[in-house]
Amino acid sequence: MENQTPDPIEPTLSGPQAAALLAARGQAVAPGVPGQPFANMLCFSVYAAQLAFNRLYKQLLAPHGLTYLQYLVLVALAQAQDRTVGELGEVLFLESNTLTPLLKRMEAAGLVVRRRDTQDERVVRVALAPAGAKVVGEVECVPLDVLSALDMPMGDLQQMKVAMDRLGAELRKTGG
Amino acid sequence: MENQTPDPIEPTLSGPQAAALLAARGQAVAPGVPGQPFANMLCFSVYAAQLAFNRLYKQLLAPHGLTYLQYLVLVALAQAQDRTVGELGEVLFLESNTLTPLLKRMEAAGLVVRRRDTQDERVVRVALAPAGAKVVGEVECVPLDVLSALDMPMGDLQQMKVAMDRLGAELRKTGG
DNA sequence: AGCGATTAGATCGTGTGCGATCTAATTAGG
DNA sequence: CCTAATTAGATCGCACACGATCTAATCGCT
Repeated sequence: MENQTPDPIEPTLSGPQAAALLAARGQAVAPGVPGQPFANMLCFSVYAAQLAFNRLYKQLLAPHGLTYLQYLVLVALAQAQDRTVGELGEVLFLESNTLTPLLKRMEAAGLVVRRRDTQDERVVRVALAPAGAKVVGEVECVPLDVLSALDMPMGDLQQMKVAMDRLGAELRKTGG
Repeated sequence: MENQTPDPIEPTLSGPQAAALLAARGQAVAPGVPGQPFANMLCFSVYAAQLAFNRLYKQLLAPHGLTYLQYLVLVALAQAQDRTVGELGEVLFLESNTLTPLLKRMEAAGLVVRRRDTQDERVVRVALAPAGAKVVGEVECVPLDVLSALDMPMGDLQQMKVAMDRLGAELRKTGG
């Protein structure tokens, strides 16, 4: 495959030689089995679980024209008259550099409404549009359905949520 | 802020009206406090924890010129002579559409070496380059340091890793 | 009132993720 | 052998994330 020439890849260095360099340090990087390089790395397990969640939700939300993040925004808006971009950011742990393009796409799709606050023209208030309210109702049961489909006790899953919330809070403290 | 006119934002619909639409369904979307719309959503807690991990690692890895994903690739390569793109994908739960550009950037940065397998020209073998072996040694202790900095018992964190691995496996089963 | 500092969003560039599609290399079946 | 199917990567377009920077609106201080 590859186009034309099979992608040159200049032989800068032989592979075994590189591995030897590491071995020369006298200490393996991780004690895991060759097939599982991320033993003792909770960060990786969270990363992998998030990937898996995202893929599953993508399947379930795509028929409704939503991405996972767009779904989260709709859920966050479903409980309030409206939220400012900053408030959405607090709830979703995101900044305006992520939210502004996202909200513009959602507005273009008719899911939300953006409007400048009349008291403070710096503030943008975001609210559900009718299509957004409709679709958030359609996908309301998705999270519970997903968890129900897993072969794991619901009590364990609840405990895991508490633990993840705690972990996230601790990590945010540390990041300072 | 904003350029010229304060971003028109055509008033397609009033916000309260949208919220009313949802309330009319007779059932709140989630029973949580207004400030915490994601009660009972483990997916969100995992998402938020992953964001927090990623931000913290970004801080710690940036001085070494690594992103989090690049770091994972280096760790995966540190245990083997080399790995094919497909093998890396199995370990990292990623496909070639993500790995190929990533590996090309890492090769350009001198972190890894890519080479066509001589037996099967379809296969690309990836190995640590000297700079990659050097930097993976420098950041070897980062994961443990991060966890140590948290105000949580190490035993709890180990249990969480087991639980996350299980959750990821279950989600991947469900996704079909 | 006037002006520097602060604040809320927006913009830009880079790096993931991923669905869809493409190509070249290998394999399978007649 | 020769072609169809399979396989391993690569490419493309779009949607997050985020550091860095910008602008407009508001606030604070004199």
